Amino acid sequence: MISKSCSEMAGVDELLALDNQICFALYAANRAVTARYRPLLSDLGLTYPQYLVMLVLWEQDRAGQSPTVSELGRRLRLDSGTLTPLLKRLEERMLIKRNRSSDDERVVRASLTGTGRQLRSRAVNIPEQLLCGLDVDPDRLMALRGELRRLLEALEGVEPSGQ
Amino acid sequence: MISKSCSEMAGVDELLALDNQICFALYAANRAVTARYRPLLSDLGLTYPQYLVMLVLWEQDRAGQSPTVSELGRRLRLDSGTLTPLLKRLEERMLIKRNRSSDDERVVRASLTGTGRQLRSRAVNIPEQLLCGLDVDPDRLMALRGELRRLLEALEGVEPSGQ
DNA sequence: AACAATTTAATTGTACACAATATAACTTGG
DNA sequence: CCAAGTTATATTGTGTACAATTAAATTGTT
Repeated sequence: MISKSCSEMAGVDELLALDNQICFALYAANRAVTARYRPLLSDLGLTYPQYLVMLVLWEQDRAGQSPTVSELGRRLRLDSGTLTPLLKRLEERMLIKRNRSSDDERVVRASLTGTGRQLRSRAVNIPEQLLCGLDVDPDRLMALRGELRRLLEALEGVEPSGQ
Repeated sequence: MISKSCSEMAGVDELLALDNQICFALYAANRAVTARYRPLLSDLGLTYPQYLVMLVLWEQDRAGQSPTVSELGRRLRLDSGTLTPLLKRLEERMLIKRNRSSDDERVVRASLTGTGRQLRSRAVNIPEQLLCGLDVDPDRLMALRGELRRLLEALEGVEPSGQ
């Protein structure tokens, strides 16, 4: 139980302002990080969500796997309304192929092309480029990651049908 | 100081995966928070970005001010391409008025209508509703906010954090 | 086998984000 | 005072996000 201090924290004015600060911090930081990625990714012709999809595909590819649309969706918390057009754009750029499974005709798997596989070598230095130009303590960043994970877990844990 | 461990952290494989985890955590947590707001805000007929705009307007209104589009943009880190249509939708819903300043005809100020001002009373319990249904320690949330602010500051350069 | 229920993607429609461009209004150097 | 430059907002176009719906394929039940 939470019990403590959900209504005794602060005045209503501060709560609204405070709330602004907490959740807005997440909103603003996310967009600032994405903005920092943008020039690096545009060299590869990728958007940030496309990059996230490619990260999953590169990972899966090493295990000899090509994920389905719904597997990608579970991993990235995105639905087909977002993924289908995104994957079609990656396919247009010849980075992936989309194949309907002969096993189950409903299922579409995304697999890397040679070009898509090769693109990984141009992406490997992106994390380094991003972090090194930035005055942040890596340890604090790890701690932040942990807190974000915990928050995400708390947010997703409450829903019965989630995950 | 950065100096340490920008290239000695981990193998390239882990860096790509690690990077996924850090920045993806931000991306996923942000969307999860927004999703948690959605049902509460839809009672007010607001989207999350519209809610953020209203927070600023409610704050400014108490100081007898109505911000310009660019002031809103600086506060929320959004440009006119996002704000102009958003503000027009708020205007259509009669929550705000958009007035061109007679002082400088380029400037558009957003001011609350009576309806928009009254909506605040229905919004005040949203932060509480959001936090109370969630198994998170408020202190850790404050710490997280601090870390996010720090990150945002680092990403934006040496900009004074508004506030 | 028949058929309702479920699952998987795709589609449609609305609303951000943001780059690039346009336009009108102000400012300033000559 | 006027041309040139700057500023503030608006517009256009692309690409997410996500709710709601659709459609096709599969599964479960009888």
